[in-house]
Amino acid sequence: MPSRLLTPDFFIDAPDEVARRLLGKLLVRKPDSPDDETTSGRIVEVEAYFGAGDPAAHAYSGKTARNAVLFGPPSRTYVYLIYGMHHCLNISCEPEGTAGCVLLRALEPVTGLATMARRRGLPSDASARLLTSGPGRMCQAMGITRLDHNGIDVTDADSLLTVMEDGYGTPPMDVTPRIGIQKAADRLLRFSIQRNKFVSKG
DNA sequence: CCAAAGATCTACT
DNA sequence: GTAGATCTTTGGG
Repeated sequence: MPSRLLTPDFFIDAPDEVARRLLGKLLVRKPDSPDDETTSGRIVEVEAYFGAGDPAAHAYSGKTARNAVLFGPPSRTYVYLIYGMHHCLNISCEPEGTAGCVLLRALEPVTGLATMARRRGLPSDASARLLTSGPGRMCQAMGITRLDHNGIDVTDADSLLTVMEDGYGTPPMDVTPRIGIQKAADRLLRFSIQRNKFVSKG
């Protein structure tokens, strides 16, 4: 089965629904420098964040300069800097005007592992798990930054960053609490592919 | 204006 | 297991 782009419809839904559907899809990052390969990986771990009613979400207290993209149309990247040094990648969902997103937490690397290792500052023979297991690691391996990659439409074929369907199907998943948050820490909004070794924890 | 927290990762004990 | 790095964003005075 050939790879094909997801459509915007895929993201016009509640974050938990979109999160489940994103597991097994392919995140593809085109090269933008001569010595870069295309880097891509299968999405193996995600978390859902709502807007209203979800105290853990960046959109909880309304629209700000940082989270503005979450209130715009679906299928857009929301990239932010955390702890002064790591980036996190989300994709907006819900219709325009309603905030909601899915945080991508881990990938199973598929192509461009040498480029990923170089971006991560690791030797080319480093364990593949160190490349993309965790939201900060994943962004560094894929070369994603807030300054350059916030607000990208991942359903546009011309985008630097896209999400593809490639026939992997819907894998069996684990549903657990979200990681690294203080508020609403009991809600089961983290989804990961069962027994996949690239999941960041658990 | 200033203070504090933060959807993390790495190194070290 | 615990600490430190490092800086943007946000909320309070």
